[in-house]
Amino acid sequence: MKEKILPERESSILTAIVHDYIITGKPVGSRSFVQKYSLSISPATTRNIMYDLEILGYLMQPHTSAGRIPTDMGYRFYVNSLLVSYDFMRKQDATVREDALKKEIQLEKVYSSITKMLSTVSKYSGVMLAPRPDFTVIKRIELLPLDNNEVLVVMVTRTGMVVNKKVVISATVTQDGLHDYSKYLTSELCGYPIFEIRHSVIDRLRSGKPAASIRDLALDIIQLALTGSDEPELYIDGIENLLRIPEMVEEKRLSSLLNIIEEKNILKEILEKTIDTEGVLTLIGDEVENEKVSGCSMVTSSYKIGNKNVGVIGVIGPTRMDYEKVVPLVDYTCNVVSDYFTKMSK
Amino acid sequence: MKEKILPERESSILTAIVHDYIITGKPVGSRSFVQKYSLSISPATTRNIMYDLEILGYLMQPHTSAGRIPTDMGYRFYVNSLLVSYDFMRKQDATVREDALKKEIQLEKVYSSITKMLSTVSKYSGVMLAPRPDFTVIKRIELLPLDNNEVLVVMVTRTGMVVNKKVVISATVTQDGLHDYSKYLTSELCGYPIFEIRHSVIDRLRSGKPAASIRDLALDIIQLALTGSDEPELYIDGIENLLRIPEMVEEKRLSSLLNIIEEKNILKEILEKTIDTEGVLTLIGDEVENEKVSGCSMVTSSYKIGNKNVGVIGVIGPTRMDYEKVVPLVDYTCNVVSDYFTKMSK
DNA sequence: TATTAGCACTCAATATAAATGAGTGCTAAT
DNA sequence: ATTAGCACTCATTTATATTGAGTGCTAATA
Repeated sequence: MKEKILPERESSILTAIVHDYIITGKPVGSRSFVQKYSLSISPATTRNIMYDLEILGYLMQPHTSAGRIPTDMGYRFYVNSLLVSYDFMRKQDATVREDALKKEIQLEKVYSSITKMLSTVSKYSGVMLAPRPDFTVIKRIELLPLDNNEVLVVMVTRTGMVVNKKVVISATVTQDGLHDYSKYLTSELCGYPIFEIRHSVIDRLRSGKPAASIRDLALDIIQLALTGSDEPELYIDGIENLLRIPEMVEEKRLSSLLNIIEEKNILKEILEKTIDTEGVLTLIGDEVENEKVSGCSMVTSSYKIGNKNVGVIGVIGPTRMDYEKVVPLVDYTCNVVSDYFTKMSK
Repeated sequence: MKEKILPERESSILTAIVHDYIITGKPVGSRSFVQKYSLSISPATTRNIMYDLEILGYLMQPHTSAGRIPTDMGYRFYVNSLLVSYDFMRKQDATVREDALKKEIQLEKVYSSITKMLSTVSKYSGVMLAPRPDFTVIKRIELLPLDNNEVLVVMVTRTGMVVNKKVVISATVTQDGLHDYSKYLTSELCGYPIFEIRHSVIDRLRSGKPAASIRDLALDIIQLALTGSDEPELYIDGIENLLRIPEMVEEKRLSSLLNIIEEKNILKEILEKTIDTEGVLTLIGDEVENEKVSGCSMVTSSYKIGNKNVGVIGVIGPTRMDYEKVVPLVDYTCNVVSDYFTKMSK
C-alpha cells in the first residue's frame, strides 16, 4: 500500500499531534496545541489542517466537540516517518549484555532474561518466541546411569546449551556400556539438527549395515529422549506493566488481555506469522489481525542463527506506545540476540 | 492469644456473616441477612447480636448506616471454626498428581508446575519458596568436556534432580581425565549436602593425606560449580487472578501488589518466617506483619523432605478469601509435595 | 427477661439538573 | 491563504435531590 505524500507542514503537524497524544493520552485540540508548542500559526489554521488530516484518514474525533486522536493510519504515518535514533540506548545500561548471557547454559534462563529485559526497559510487556526445539543442532550426547533402569541423557547443543532428559528403559546397562553408547551416538549424530535425527538419521542408522550390538538400544534411548513436542515456546514478561496503562485497564480490554496470557497460542500464532520479516516490524492496532488484541500494538523483530530467522522477540503495548523508544530497543536487542546465538553456534 | 467462647447462636451468626461477606463482598445488613438465609429470628434481634459482635471486635461498619463486615479478628474466628472438609478436592482433577511430577528432572519445572496448579485451582495467586539450594544432597557428579577449557558439571541430587553448571578452568584436561575426576568426586561427595561440601568436606579433603594428583583440580572444579547464592528461590504464579478481584484493583493496593511481585524479597522473608510452623497457617490481613501486603491474606504450609521442613507453599489472595477451599487445597498440595520430595530422596 | 415491631435517622449510591470549558465548524475580514 | 470572531456541541464537573438499605432506640409483646 503506497503512502500519500503530505506537504511538509501537514506532515509535521500530524507527527506532532501523534507524538503529543502518545505522551499525554488525551485528544489534541487546536488551541492548546499551538499554545503548547508555541507555533506561529493560529488555532483556526490548525483546525483547517486537522480537518484535512481527518478527511485523509489520519485523525479522528472521539466525539464532535473533542480534539483529534490518531487513527491506526495516523500512527502508521508517524512510525514510518520516524527517524529512529539510538541515542537513548546508550543511556540504558539495563539492556541485555551479551556477556551476561554467555555464562548461561540453560536455554529457559536465556529466554526469560531476554524477555525480562525487554519489559523492564520498555515499561511494556516483553515477548519472545523461542526457536523450534527441532532446529537445535546436537553437538554431543552423554548417557549417565540414574537408577536401575533410568538413564540421564545429557545433550549439548551447538549453541553450547545443555538439555537433560530422563529416559526409562527396560534393559539394564552398565556404566561402561553407557559410555560406549555415548561415544557411538555422539559420533553418529553430532552436527545434525533434531528434526533430521528424528526423521531420517535414526532410520538410516537402523537399516544400515549390521553394526555393533550397542546400536539398537542406543538408538532406542536417543529416540525416547528426543520425543516431545516441537512447538516453539513462548515467553512473556512484564504483564504488570500493562496494568499501569489506563486505557488497558478500562473496559473489558483487561480480561481480553488476561485471556491471551492464559492461552499463549494466540500470541504464538501471531508471532510465527512474522518470523520471515526482516528488520523491525510494527503492528499497529488492527494490523495485528486478531480482534482479541485490538487496541494493542506490537513491535517485533526476528532474530537469526547465522542467516536463518529462527525466532521472534518483541514488545506488546497499547496502540499509544512510545514507538520512538521501543523500536530501537527491539532492534538493538534483536541484534544482540542474533549475535549471541550465532557466535555460540560456531 | 486465647479466644473468647461465644454462645452457640452468636457464633453461628458470626460465621454466617463472614461466609456471606466472603461470597458477596458486600457489607451484610440485618434485614437482607435473615431473609436470605430464612432465619427464624427477626432483623432487630440480629442487629442486637451484630452490635454485640461489633463491641467484641469481630465485626465493623464501613460507615454508620451500612451493614457489617468482618474485622481481621472476625475472619480469624471464622477460619478457626472451620471444620475443614476435603470433599471438593476429590472433584478437582487439576491438582498436582505426584506421578506427573515424577517425570520431571528439572527443579525449576517442578516448582513452577506446583505454583501454577495452586493458582489455577484456587483462582488466587500461588507461591512457593523452594528449598535452599544448599540443602540439596549430592548423589552423583559427572564432568563432561564442553570446549577447550570449559567443563560441564552434571550433578544428580538425591531427589533425582539434575543440575548443570558450566565451569571455566585454566588447565586443559582430557575426557578420560575428567572421567576419573568424576569417579573421585562422586565417591567422596556422594551423600553430603552442598553446604557441608562447601564448608567442610572440601577443606578436609584438601588437607587430607596427599592423594592422587587429580585431587586438587577436581576439587577446584566442584568448588567453582558450587559457588553461587544460597538464597532459596521464590516462585509466583497467577497474579492475573488477583486482578479479577475488585478490592485488589481499587486504590493503590494494586501498585503495592506489583511492587511485591517486582521485589520478591519481601515475600521471601515473610514465607521464610513461617517455615518452622507445622500444618496449614492462615495469615489474615495485618497478621502478615508487613504494611505492603495489607488487605491480603496468605494460606501457607511447609513441606518436608523426610521430617525436616525445607520450604513453603501457599496461596495469596484478598482478606476476603475463600478459606474453606483454599485451606484444604494448600494442605493437600503440601502433602503431595512432601511425599514427592521424600520418596524421591530415598 | 428476651424478642420484636415500629419509627426516626444516617449516609452511600444513584439520578437529575445546571454550569463549565475546551473543543469544533463556518463566515467574513484581512 | 490565514485568521478573528461567533454560535454551537458535548464530555466533564459541580451542585442538588431522591432513594434505599442500613442503623439505634424505645415501647409493646411473649
